[in-house]
Amino acid sequence: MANPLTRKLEHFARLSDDDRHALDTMAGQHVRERRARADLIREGDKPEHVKLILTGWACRYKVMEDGRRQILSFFVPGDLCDLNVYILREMDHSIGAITPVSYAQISREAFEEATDGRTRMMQALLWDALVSSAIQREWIANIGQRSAVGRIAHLLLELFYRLEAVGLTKGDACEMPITQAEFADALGMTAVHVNRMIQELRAAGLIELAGKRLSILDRDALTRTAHFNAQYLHLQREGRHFDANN
Amino acid sequence: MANPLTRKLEHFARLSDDDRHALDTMAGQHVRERRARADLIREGDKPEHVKLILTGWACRYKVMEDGRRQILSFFVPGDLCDLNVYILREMDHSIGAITPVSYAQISREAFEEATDGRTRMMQALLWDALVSSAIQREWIANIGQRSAVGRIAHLLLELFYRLEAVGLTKGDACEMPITQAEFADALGMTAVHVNRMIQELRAAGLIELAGKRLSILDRDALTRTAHFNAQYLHLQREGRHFDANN
DNA sequence: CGTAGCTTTGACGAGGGTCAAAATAAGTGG
DNA sequence: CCACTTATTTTGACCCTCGTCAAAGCTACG
Repeated sequence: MANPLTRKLEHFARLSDDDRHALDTMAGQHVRERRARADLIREGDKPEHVKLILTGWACRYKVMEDGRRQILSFFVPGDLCDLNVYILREMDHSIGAITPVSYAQISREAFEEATDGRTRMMQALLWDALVSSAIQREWIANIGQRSAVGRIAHLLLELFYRLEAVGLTKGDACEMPITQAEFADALGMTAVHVNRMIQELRAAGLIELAGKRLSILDRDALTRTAHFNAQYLHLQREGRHFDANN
Repeated sequence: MANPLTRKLEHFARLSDDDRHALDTMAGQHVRERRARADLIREGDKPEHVKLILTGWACRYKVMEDGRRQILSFFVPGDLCDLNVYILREMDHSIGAITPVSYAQISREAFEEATDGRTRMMQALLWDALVSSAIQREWIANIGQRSAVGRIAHLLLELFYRLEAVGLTKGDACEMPITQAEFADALGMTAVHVNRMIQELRAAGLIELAGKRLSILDRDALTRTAHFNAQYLHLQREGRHFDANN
């Protein structure tokens, strides 16, 4: 199967074989493994590489002074941490593995070499970066405005669509290795309340969630309770003028 | 006075006269005005330009299905909306003026012309984009984890530091044209509660806030109640190798 | 100086937090 | 594959922070 980044970028532009090859090379070099709960990089470290998640799930997070933790985003296969991170002097947050993870470390040189002269691929990467930013904004709206059930429903749908974009769903089901405590840290609520709200979603027949697996039983109803609008994921191909003609 | 974007970018790299000139050209073309409460661009519109705020305050926001509004970020002079927005097919949020605003509209061509061959300036712009992203993440942590007073204190400090970076503070005071209802929309709380919390900050002698003006009376105490750590703004110059030697 | 917009107050209610313990599930070493 | 340990999920009782509704003062500005 194609590497998940390539697969995702094809939602924006039809890539050439040369583009695909460059992406595969990028994804195949300096592959590291990390086991569940280990950090890929810590707040304060100097970021030397862009990281590309190949398999497994990870998250960005920040630990507050009082020990509480905020998860800032989830990474699934095909996700890059910020392009050009290495411009910054130090990380202002950490990235940790949720499940066992394998990822590629892309140095500045490797990145520049891969994108040099490949305008379409670079544009696809910029599109991906803009989408990541849009996701962050949606999280602000999610935490700021939605009710507890709505927040959970919204996050589940987001993750489902993102997994679908890289081919990691089967019908209405997908992996969902996130614990309720992690949902709580991501959504700004307590694990206890997350639990109650998930039970509500189950009781209403909207989802099945157990054993690190999610099934969406009633997508319309779930979409309605989440007030979910997939537009912010910008997943429809954006225009033919970005297609490769190879 | 230098244009505010140039002034901000100097926190990252010492720019050459040529860089500064290119930035001034960019900031001087296609300048538009908008009065308070008018939109610069709306959700659903095709983004054709990067916008650079020259004077006045604006914000990104999103209106939810139930009519509630989430403000996603504030723009002060020197702030750019996302680099490369024109890659996206349509806006997933709106940008609205808070005060009367003047801003430059930078087309793709103008942007590419300005950055072409100016590596250092491009890096400074990428740094700015990474910082914007860091600010968004901090908002997630702010809304998700902090108490109501903490949230307000944190936002006030962030805005103060950002204004300081573009030379818009005088000692411990600065403009603060944001209404309590807008604070509420930005922080995921109600205007009534914002009001009560501001009164608490005033009563504790930490701030003075009235007539669209903020004075920080006790910065240490405010920093403590906000659990504020300016690291995420990445304002210290990041390294000499980025300096121009002109 | 009149009207719209913003801030402030008060009373009351509810969504979600806290604390603590039980019930399950998932690992781990022997 | 079992026995034991460690995570994770669930439940229950209680209460606090923040939201709601509504009205009254202020401010600003045409």
